[in-house]
Amino acid sequence: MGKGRAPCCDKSKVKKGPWSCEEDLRLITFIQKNGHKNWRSLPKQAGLLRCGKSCRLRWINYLRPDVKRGNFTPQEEDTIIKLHLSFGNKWSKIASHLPGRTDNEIKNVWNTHLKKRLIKKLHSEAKLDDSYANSPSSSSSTSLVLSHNDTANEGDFKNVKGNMIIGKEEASKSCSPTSSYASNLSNLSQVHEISSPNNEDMDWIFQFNEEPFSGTTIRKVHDGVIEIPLECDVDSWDMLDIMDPSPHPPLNADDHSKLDNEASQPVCQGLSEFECQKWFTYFENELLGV
DNA sequence: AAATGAGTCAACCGCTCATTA
DNA sequence: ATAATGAGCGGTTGACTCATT
Repeated sequence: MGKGRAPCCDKSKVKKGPWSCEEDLRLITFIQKNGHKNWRSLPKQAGLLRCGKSCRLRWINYLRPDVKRGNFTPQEEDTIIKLHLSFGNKWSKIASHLPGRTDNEIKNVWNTHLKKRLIKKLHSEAKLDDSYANSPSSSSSTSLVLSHNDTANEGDFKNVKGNMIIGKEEASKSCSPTSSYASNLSNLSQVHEISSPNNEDMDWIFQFNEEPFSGTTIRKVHDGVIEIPLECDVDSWDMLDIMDPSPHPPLNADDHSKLDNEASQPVCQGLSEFECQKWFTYFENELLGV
């Protein structure tokens, strides 16, 4: 046999497209009787004109007895959002935390419902931001959570007290606290928005991907308290200094001229509306895969 | 009532990874 | 050590449904 990947089956001899009831019945009957030790040989043994991969997919996503049908509950959706923060598009990993749900189903619900919902929330938050400038005491019902790796576990953090990150009061100048904070993160890998459980507190997690803090995750637990990993022996303040407010995404010449006209803002202060909008557009494009 | 567009989701495709010979 | 193989994964597609014009 030559090099290269051999096709899993003879494409000209297999049926494609939606499964018929008869095919389903054949597959179910065969697997109940014999199990599915070898998907490649299964179609032939079961008398199905299907590719082994197709059989596997049909069984896992639709026919197996423990698969849960019907709409996702709000709790399940919330779980998906939270797990997506940790795992990204690792649908099978997310599915392993949701009994009865398949990776394919979760991927679909994310792409068709949850992603759009998050973007809508962002839009509404952007609008809320405008009113923020006039009403510093108003509270946002949402929060941004910055992506982290899946090694961030309870107990891995120490608390650092201080008013060094965005507080609602500090951000009263223009954008929302969370948006302006995210704008400061030039080394941001992913950003997500989730509902805040109590509509009051804002939580976020941030993973550095620049030296010397590469891989380090910090998170905020409540106002004024930031958790930094115990194994992190660098100066906490140095770590926060790295979150320089370099514009995100890169700006063109025209953008720079606009920014030049704006007073430079210290880290953790609210950014200009223009800068927020710039970042927001970037984030939206990222989510939409533009 | 027909045409069109948007949303949904099952299924396919191509790739990677782990295992086996 | 290497190539072949099978399973599994994530991205994408396309058929279908429903709402809107």
